[in-house]
Amino acid sequence: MPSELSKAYNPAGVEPRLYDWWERSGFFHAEPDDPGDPFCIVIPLPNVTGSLHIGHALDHSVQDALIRRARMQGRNAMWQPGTDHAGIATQMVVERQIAAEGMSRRELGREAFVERVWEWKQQSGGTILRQMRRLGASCDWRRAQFTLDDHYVAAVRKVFCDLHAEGLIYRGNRLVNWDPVLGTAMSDIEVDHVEVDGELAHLRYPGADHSEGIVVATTRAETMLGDTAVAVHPDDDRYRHLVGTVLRHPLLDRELPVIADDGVDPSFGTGAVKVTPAHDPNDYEMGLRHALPMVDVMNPDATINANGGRFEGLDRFEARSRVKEALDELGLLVNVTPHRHSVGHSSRSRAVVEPRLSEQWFVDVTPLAEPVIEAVRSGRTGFVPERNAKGFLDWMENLRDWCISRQLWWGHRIPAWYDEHGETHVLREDPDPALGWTQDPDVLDTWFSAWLWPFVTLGWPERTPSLETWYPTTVLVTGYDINTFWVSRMLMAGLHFLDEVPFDVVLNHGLVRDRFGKKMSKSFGNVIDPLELIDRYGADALRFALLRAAAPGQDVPLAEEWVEGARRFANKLWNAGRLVLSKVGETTPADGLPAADELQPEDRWILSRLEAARAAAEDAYDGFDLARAARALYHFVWDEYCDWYLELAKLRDDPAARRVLVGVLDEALRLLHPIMPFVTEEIWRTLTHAGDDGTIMRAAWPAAAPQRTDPRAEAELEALRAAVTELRRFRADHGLAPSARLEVIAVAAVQERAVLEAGVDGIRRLAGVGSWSFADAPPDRSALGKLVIAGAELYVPLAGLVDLDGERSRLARDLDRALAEKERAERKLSNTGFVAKAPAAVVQAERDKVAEWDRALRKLSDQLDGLG
RNA sequence: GGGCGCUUAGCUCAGUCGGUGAGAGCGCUGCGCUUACAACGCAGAGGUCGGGGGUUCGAUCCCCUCAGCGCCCA
Repeated sequence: MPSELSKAYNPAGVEPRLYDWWERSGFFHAEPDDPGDPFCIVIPLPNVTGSLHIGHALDHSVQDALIRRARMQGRNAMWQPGTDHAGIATQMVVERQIAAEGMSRRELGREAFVERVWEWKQQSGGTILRQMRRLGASCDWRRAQFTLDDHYVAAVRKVFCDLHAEGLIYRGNRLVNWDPVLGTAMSDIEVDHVEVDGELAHLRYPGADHSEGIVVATTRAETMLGDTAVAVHPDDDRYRHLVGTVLRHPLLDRELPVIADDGVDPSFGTGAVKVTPAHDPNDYEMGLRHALPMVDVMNPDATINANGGRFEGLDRFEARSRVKEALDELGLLVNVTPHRHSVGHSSRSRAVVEPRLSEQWFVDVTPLAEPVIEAVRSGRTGFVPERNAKGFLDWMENLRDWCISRQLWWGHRIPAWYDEHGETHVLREDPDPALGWTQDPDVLDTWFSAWLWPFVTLGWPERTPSLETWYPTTVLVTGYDINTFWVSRMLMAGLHFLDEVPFDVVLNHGLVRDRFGKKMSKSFGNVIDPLELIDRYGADALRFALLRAAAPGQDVPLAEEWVEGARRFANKLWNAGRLVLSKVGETTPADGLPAADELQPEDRWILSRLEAARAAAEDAYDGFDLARAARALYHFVWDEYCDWYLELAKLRDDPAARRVLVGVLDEALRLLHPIMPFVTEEIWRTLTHAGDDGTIMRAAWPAAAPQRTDPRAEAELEALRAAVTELRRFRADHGLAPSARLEVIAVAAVQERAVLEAGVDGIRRLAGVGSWSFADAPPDRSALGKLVIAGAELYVPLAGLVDLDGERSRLARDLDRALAEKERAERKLSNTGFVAKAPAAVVQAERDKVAEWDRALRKLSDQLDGLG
């Protein structure tokens, strides 16, 4: 520990040293039987492939602030870290590696491939966990977990088997979202809908009797190869007579019945729609309702299969053109119009997703969702901000079954085996290989393991002490964007398997945006790298810049200047620490505050302000509003403690002042520590002469001290500050040199006089006053400046300070100029041609000028009067 | 199309459970290296609190409406 603090705060020289020491000392670690009420946060598990981006920095800063405060409050606080095996993302990383070696995953074979992924994970996985340390994250690293750890695999298997046994997991041939590039199914929420300029093709399907038939509209003409009906709305008079008749497929040997269905929108296109049950979600439902055949026309790679006749083998987009050409040749392509619509894209490969029939495993989520809806409605789990609960509930009430199988190799293998009779066996333990059963080749959706995170990390299905202690966890911190992805599913799993919500509160923060409020994205090139910011400004500065704007639910704009501002704050705090240390000698916070009768008015004032800041911060922290806490403390430290109290304390050298200086700083550091852990620790350890194991991390959280609230001291200091500010303004207005000493004659009421008298030393120092006296009436002198504050008037003789004649002529010159400018503008405005014909903005500018010069005139003549 | 949110100083945002002169940071102007801090200090300029209407003694804050922007869902 350096005994003397350097002139400027140097985060790079402080942060790694403190972090290593904290971690080595076990300050981050918690045991179930540690004292205190349990407080637990599980981290929104980052991908094992991930690296720290600015969104993580925000998310982790919020969690760290909450966990650090809880720890200081004496709670048994545990922050659970770990990583997600991230099926697709991780598999893609390693596939790219292998491709670079000129090999493919299939050439390598499944077992060798998975082996490669594990090798990759050991070497380069979890970078983000190392990077989090740079930010100061006080995770309980000894508990770090990975979603493919042995016990996690066992838990996932148990969950799958249990849900299967309950009938909530089933296998079926259903329409799913298919990523043709990755060759796997995905869930609804992994599909991003993007508006694109497409086209609407109008196709004529002739009647089987060679009548003119019906025209339908489609954006995906190639899917007509899988059409098995044409549908119209039952009340649509245009088509009523055709319902029940049969059309002829224009390109294939197939008949298409005309059916009536409420689901058809009569106002879209021609009001008649082609029905492709195997390739469209709405058509699929319709197909079920009307028992239509489901003709799959696509291969897994989105080329047309044998059901597409002569189009077999063509890519879907190629097939789209060729189908239109073929129809055109037959005179059945009525027209093609531009059409803007929304198209589903894979959030992983960005490929256009195809709805496709395939054999997959599903979770029937409706029974799981009901308890979640109840828990959120009743407030067992609350959302911050509260309004986010509504959207969440709307979404929960309209769930579709969850497709959980993925055609990947990396992940939790589905624990289902098929025997020689085609029977399915779902098992927690692998069956005897001698039986010769084959295991389902697919793995589970990554979320199928992630949804168990809040309790498997604590040891479930064992009833471990950790689980008993920390479940339900206290607060889950995430961006609102993953409430549906992940929060909903954790609630389902927690309530289903433990009959208890996984967390009491969901705290949603916003997204980090750039200085213009735009989303950060690589394509915009406006992405900010948090590690770079930490290098340049320090972790405390980054955290403060983020948290200062992170009101619950609000997006966080971030620009480098904001971080720079936060660094300046860290430096300010640092230098306040230096000043205090230079003044207090051996006094430490342990000496306590002086007795009430030893306190000066400014002591009582700063303690009163401290209590106000503490209460504001406390309230804000309690409401998870770290932005409000950060701002309240910033204001207190800079605008009150540094600007006024430290300046006043410079005049003093009494024991009471020393004890107030260290006492207030100590408390402010503790209040700020959750937000700015490093700089507060460094100053605090020096200030308190902390030994090897003395850390602010375990220092007590400041308690309420209502007795410090002192309205009288606040009023007294307010008067003093007003006097100083007025005198400073007076100096600035008159261009007085800083070295010029003012003479002040004060005329004040009895009470105000006493207050000013008590503070006169401070006023003299802060306002550059040479001599100060009181009088019963305004002095009978010329060349007086007069300042008015509440309950008092201050008179400042100007003679000797400024050259009165020179000042008079300067003012007169300025006055003439102002008058001339004003008249010039007025002349312009009195010209009716100008007012009528000039652009409005120009006319307005002239009007503004008149007002502006008018103001200047008044001010100048006041000053002239003051000179006598 | 449905839902939610936003619109306050040049920029990014606070704020007001409705109440005398609406705040911060950055930026801007002027003056200062006053031994904690020029990563600073002091002073200053800058706002019809999106438009319109209503409730009220009083609205930036509540209600209605219009406009614009953003997000989620379909």
